[in-house]
Amino acid sequence: AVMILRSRFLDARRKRRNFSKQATEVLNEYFYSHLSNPYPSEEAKEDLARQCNITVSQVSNWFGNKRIRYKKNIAKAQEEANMYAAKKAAHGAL
Amino acid sequence: YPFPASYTMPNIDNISDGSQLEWTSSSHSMRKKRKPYTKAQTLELEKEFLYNTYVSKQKRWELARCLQLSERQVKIWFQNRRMKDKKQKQRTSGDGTGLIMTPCL
DNA sequence: GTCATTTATCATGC
DNA sequence: GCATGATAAATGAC
Repeated sequence: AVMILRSRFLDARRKRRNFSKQATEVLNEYFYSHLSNPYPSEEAKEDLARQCNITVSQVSNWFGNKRIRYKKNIAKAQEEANMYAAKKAAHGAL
Repeated sequence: YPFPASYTMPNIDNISDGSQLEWTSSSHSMRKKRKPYTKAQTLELEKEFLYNTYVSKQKRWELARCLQLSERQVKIWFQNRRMKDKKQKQRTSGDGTGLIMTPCL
């Protein structure tokens, strides 16, 4: 019980703040200019952290979220494209 | 069928234009879906973690049976919990506020 | 064993 | 109501 209360205060999700527009711009610039391999080294993460005035862990979190959500978006778009392609093919077959 | 329903099959990306990037493909063929543990399960694991951050094989077997978890899940829970503990200690050491935030309530 | 990840989920911002 | 940042299970490299 005490542990639960303690975890509520230690949980940083309770005090989440969006990054500044400039910070997001810096991170996106790096991500899309390294789209073939968007995995910054530890040194690159430290540089980005200084530029954005955030911690290295926050940089890692941002890239983790960015990669999975980018991947999920293109997968969803492709799924949608395939669905309409199949629908069109079905109409053509009739 | 060969796999239980708790496993999720990654979508086969059948893209034709060749613009697909390698890292967007799923690294492993099949992954167990993440399932949050119950309050009771977490509470017992945290209680044991207070005694020792490393769990013996005997204790691991007992916890697994009592909490309806596999021994592998218990092992991995302690690994992740130790990483969380390390990260919290790094955070409290350099906050500069002088406030004592050690988890010793 | 650690540790950087992937993925789903959580909690919040707006 | 989703977008976004942080955390919780789960995997794999080493």
